[in-house]
Amino acid sequence: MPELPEVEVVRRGLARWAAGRPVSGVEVLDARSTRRHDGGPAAFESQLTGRRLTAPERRGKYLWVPLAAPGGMALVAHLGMSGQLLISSPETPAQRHLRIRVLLEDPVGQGPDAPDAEPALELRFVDQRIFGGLFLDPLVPSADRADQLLPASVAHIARDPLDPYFDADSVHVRLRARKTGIKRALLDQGLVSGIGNIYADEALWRARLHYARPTETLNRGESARLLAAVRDVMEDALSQGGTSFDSLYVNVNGESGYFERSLNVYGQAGRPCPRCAAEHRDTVIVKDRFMNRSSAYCPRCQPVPRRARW
DNA sequence: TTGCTGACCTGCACGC
DNA sequence: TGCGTGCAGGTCAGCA
Repeated sequence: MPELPEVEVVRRGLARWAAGRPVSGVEVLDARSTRRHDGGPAAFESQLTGRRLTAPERRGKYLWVPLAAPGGMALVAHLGMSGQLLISSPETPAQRHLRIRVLLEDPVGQGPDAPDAEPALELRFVDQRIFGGLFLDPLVPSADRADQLLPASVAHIARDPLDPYFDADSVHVRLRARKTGIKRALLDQGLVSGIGNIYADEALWRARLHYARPTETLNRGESARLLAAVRDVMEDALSQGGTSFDSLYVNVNGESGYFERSLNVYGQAGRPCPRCAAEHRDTVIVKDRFMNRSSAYCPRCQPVPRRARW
């Protein structure tokens, strides 16, 4: 399922294939995929048609493509659990869960019959579970950097660990001020963004921390170790093209990533812990139910804290 | 203000 | 074979 590294892979693909192209047509095949757009699918289609896409940007798992002036608007995408943004030929048969198609013309706008014209492309939003969607949103200044614009609906999202302006000390202070468990805090996109269930489990395993560790007991070194583990997991995933778990994630060209082969705890319940099973053969990864989802950890190298916040 | 829970949503695996 | 149930989980509204 798409998390930050997967969204970044998609952003790079859009920068390569979609930036600079004008939108000549939009078709919303499932209104639920534009439910976050004011005015519904018809307004989405009419307001996007005729606009030109510029360089895509990302914060956490939100991706947006600012539209060329006028208007200060952006096409915002969230992939939810199963969303895909694909670039394909308009003639390619529709995918099973195709929800929105956006026709992109030649970037120079010289018409399809010009000898050096690039062929038209289609940006397709495919989403099995319809947790994601596309919408248009006005751009507003970022709360901490007025020269940086982002969609209004993304303004409450914190910077992610791959952001050059990510402030680990500030996150440590805010973590200490919370009264909750560490995994619950990691999944709060208002505290630190881009972390989903898979990478939360993987980062906690790398940092040797149990998911129910109270945030107010973390010292500065432990916070730093955890945030470094988050960044390492994301960078590893990014270098391998993302996590292609259950085939619900592909890049804009429809190719899967390979990070799933590197997962140490997520989806590994019942298997030996890759770190400590060499010395203790009876150590296997455990899966708990947590926050209406699963949480995997090694009971030996991530022991349950004395004072846990479940 | 902060923390927590349930709803949204579909496809697959599994048991009967 | 067909049906029902549980599970997967990111985000947000609503409640305590």
